[in-house]
Amino acid sequence: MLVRNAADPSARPNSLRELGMISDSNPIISLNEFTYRKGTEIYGEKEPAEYVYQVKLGAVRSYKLLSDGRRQIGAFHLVGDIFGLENGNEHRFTAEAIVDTAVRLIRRQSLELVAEGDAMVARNLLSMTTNNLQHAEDHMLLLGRKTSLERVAAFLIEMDKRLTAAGIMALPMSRRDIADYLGLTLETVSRALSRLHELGILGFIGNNQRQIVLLDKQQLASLDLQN
Amino acid sequence: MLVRNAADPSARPNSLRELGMISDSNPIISLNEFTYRKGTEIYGEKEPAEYVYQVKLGAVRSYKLLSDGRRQIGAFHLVGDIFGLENGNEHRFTAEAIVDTAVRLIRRQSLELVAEGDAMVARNLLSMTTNNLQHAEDHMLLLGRKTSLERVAAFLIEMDKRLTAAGIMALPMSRRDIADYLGLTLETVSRALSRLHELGILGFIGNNQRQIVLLDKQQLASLDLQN
DNA sequence: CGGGGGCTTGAGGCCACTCAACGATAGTGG
DNA sequence: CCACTATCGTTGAGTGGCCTCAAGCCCCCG
Repeated sequence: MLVRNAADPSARPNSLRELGMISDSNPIISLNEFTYRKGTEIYGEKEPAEYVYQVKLGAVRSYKLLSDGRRQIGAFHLVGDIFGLENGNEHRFTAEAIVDTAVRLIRRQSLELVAEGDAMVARNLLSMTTNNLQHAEDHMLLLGRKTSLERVAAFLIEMDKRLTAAGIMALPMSRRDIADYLGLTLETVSRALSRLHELGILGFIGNNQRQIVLLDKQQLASLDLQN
Repeated sequence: MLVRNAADPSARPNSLRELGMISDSNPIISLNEFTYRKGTEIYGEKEPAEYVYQVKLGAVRSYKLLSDGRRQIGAFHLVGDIFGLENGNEHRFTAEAIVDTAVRLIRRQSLELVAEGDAMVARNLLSMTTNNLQHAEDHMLLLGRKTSLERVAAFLIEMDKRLTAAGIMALPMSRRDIADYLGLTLETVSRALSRLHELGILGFIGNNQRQIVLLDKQQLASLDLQN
């Protein structure tokens, strides 16, 4: 279930501009904005990849499922992130809005067309793909070899970099989402967070458990081993 | 410890040609061949990435280490594979020869130079990076959510596609390598293989345990769940 | 023939999973 | 406005799958 919003032509997407996907010589590619309600699917695995997306507001999870329902979340996409960029013709993940989410859409076709003639755009596509690859490579190490406490510590450090404002980290995702990202169960994630709380490494704010303050980042970092 | 071989100019690398990295208009980029003895390092993590490599003979493992020695192998590179292609300036894995291995080297710098002016080369670089990304994404699902038997089954299916000749799969890597690829211990890998042997799904040939015949690929595939 | 590496197999232990109960919160409808 | 319900998170108890530790075999290689 999705809600249409009129695109505001005066609000040009700055990061897309920075990426060279929009310039004055290539004034408009095809730019729309959509809103997805919490929990709704943005695209499904193996669907044709018609659009590339940028999160304007909210948060998105990308995941794969096994036939019996086991789920592995490959990445969380937060405000500013671009996702759904495939180079094959179909999506390799299912993407869902974690909370009510607004995204910008770019037609994949037009993007490829521009990249063909513009080396800078092409280089940026490669650079984004490389960043995704690097994240996946680091995550393989986490999933294959780290303990539950190390995984949760690594998760907190990653999220701290990406969404901490004024010292408070407001997680949009549930314990189950975190668990499926880290290859754990939600109970194990909860226990690890409680343990970090007991150790004085983090604190909870308010009455939902999703607002976290990191009290001792150094100690937290020491729990997540270097690679 | 590495051994130099004279490059044979008459033996042009076909797959590099196919990738558009060598063409008659770009006759020679900078092509050398090196040989690495079993167990030697080709490059280390965080070393500057001066070359890109193609396996001509042998096999290579790419891995990351945690500070306490835990190892995660991200990929095996077999004959024909290209590896060491980073878009940053440094390698993100350590690469080692699993057996005596011959590789071709391409200077990264010259590759980037060519890509700048040749859209097809640029597209091929992107396509290779995308393939690596797809492999890593699938491997995250395996590492995060599959059982030991499913992992080993998936490994056998992958290797069967890549190196089976005349029905026989001759694995170059040890049980420990397989374990570090699958996020398991070598004992667990061994037990899973024994189980598949008992089930009549695979057979061993000869007196080392690395030559395997897949007797029932359908049953094997049913053990590795679809994603 | 001795040494070492690789592989298998067994026994026991532990970490994460499963199952369950409970409290808190938010959303829903009477 | 308040029960009712569903969802989310925490915590406890017990289980189990994979890990750890160990022994032994085979093969290769000196």
